[in-house]
Amino acid sequence: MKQQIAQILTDVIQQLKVQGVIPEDLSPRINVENTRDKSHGDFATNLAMMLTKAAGMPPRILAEKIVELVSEEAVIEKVEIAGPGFINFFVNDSAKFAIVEAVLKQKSDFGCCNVGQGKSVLVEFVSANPTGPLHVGHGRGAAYGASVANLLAVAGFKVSREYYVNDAGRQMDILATSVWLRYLSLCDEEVTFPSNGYKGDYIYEISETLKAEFGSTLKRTTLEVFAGVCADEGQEGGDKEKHIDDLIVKAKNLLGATHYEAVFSAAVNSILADIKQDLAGFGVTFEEWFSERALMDTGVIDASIEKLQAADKIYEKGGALWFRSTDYGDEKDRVVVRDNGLKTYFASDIAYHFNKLERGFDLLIDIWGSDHHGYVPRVKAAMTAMGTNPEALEVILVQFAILYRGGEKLAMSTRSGQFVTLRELREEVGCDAARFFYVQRKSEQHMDFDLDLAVSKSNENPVYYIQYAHARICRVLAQAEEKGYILDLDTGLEALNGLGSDQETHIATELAKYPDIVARAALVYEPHQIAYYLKNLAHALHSYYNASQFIVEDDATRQARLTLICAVQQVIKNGLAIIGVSAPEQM
RNA sequence: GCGCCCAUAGCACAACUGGAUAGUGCAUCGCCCUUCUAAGGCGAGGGUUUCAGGUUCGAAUCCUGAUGGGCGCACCA
Repeated sequence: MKQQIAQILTDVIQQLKVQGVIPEDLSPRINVENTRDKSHGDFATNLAMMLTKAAGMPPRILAEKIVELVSEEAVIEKVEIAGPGFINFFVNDSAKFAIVEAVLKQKSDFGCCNVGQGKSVLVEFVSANPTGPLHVGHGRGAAYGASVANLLAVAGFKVSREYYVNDAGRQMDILATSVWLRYLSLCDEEVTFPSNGYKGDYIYEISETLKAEFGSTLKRTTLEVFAGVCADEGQEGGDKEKHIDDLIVKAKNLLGATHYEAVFSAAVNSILADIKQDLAGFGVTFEEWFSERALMDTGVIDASIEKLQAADKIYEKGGALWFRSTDYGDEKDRVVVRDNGLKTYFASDIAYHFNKLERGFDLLIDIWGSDHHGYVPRVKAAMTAMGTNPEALEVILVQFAILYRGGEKLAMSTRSGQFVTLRELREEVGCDAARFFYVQRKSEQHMDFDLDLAVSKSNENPVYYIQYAHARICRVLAQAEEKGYILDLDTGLEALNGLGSDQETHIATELAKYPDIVARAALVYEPHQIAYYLKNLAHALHSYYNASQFIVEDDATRQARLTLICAVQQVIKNGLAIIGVSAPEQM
């Protein structure tokens, strides 16, 4: 319908050009909006106001000219000029109900479109370091990323979801060492745990499985382990960073490559398995879990550094290799290889993005926590330097969820082991409520998350309002059937013209908006628009439910009404699917 | 100190990307269940869109500055 009006206006512009009212070379963007106020008709355009300068006449006069040129269409009941120069279109009721047939025909495909033009897109999200279970902060990225991926799929993109596993580097060594030290305690060694080690309970669990598998094979005495190790923080001459680094070296030396690798793998695999399971329970799945270690093993990192060298964007200073990211607007150059020969995390990341592009994706979407915002320019710089288009990378920053419990702000630290896990949240409020809560606000908005409130008032979550609308429809349809009223959709569609109450036309209008909302939300990566749309649609349904009886004697009326709510049921289901929320048949 | 993001009703958030009288849920108040689920509906109150300027037919939205908050400024990952 919107497109129809846009087409009409395109024709009008042509004619205005022929008449010499506006210059030939002008190609104004045609803007057709759903009106907020019903007295303004169904659709409105601001075309006259936008062209007022080019035409050199006041908007209302120009609007009159435009209206004269609008061709007669059966679906348009009348056209009005209002306010400063808006042109309002009134659509007749039977045309409005035409959408119902489209919904029922296309079913779960209703709302799909092709704004993605089949382009392949890789959505990378969560990608939390496997150093511990996911916490509530990661939940937002998970819920948001999964919804964006769904949204893009519906909008005609070919979507792959990926989790980048940072299973290499110092943090992982700290993790492995932490596990080993706990294991030593299990073997009755007296170990003073490093202040910089991972302290969470899950570390004990991993060390227990290690004990079960290896017995005391990996046991070394405390004396051996701590001999010559720099003192920890709090002691004289202590340095917590040096302390833990020394311990890592000790672990590697005392255990030998094979056994150290065994501890390391046990830790990573256990945590990764837990994360996978947790996300799956949250309805979030990935096509690919991309390992940083695999990246190193395949030599992609060296290859991409060479590529940068070939482009003359690498230089040496102080024994380290630097990338000239300032050439591309970054605030300073960045180290890719340290003076000790180790490659930085940034080097991996350059290679990773290079690899993503090599896999042939048209568009890369990275969803990061907002704390990584300083990182965007250097990654884009690297892509540019390697001769790829930085526009192919879209980085979406998700603001942190700030957690409160009883009005107190909670600190979240994986290291200290003090955090609320995603799993706890799911268990307390349920997946549906959690997914909806996360996805309700746009990504750049800060989010206050009061855990007590989320739990105690979970019934106030709008998700139930929407689910209830769906369940209500299911119950009505079931009861109609029980009473022996067989719903025949063809008859119902025929009879739709008999409808016309405020609630009924309102529902039809809302249904018609859905494809448009999906397309728009997809292009700007804003699943919250779906959530808001569904709230409105549910409201329209509840309102209708209270105003009219659906299961009535009159055959035509009953068939028409049930057909209409069938369409609502379908759209709620489709919309909830995008944001990863279930559509229950009863509540 | 420099940079990025944010600021809208008591609370949490929207506002079709510059449009008409700024909306939705919760909370508050008043009505509506002998009728398909009251986890619902109808109605009321609640706003100088943080503040001060600017841009234009028109600003919550764009520009400048101020204030308040989040985050980042490593040869860490």
